[in-house]
Amino acid sequence: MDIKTKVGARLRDVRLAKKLTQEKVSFDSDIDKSYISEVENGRRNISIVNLEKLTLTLGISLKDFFNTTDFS
Amino acid sequence: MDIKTKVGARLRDVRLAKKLTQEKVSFDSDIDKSYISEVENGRRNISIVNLEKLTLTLGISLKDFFNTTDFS
DNA sequence: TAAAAAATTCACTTAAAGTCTAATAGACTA
DNA sequence: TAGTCTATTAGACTTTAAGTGAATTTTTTA
Repeated sequence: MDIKTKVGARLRDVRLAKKLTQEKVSFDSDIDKSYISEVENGRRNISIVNLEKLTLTLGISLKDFFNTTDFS
Repeated sequence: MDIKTKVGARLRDVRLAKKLTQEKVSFDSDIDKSYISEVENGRRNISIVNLEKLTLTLGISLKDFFNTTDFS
């Protein structure tokens, strides 16, 4: 699994765990919802600034975000 | 400190801990050395693909890379 | 203190990130 | 079976990251 796919899957997992919609995350993070969909599906190479925006919105630190075996 | 600065500082710390030059990392990762310099100095908004390339070259996982209080 | 090695800076092109609108589709609910 | 909610996709578009070259500056060391 490539890194874009892993990051996208992790973002979706965290979002669903918090019972948030893409639209809500889009609104709160000020990142386009169609873009969020593509990131979650592993089709976009997200920058660190936008990744931080999303993790902030999702209420998880980058440290915790990457703290899974997928990123070992 | 903004996220670009934190990531750059962390990359530099890891690189220096391994006693590598930017030129060596550039060669091994196939990323331009001037680009690496600018990333380390917080002037570039690096993407997840390039960040993974650099961490791979530096011999550290993304999990360990982000496992510092800076990213809490 | 000069030379060599390492890092920085800047200007530039091009490739892709990221936005916007709108249409589509699936899932659920009344 | 229409109506709402959610997610996906496409195309056209703007902005920005990626990537490079060359010159300059800083640091290290002979």
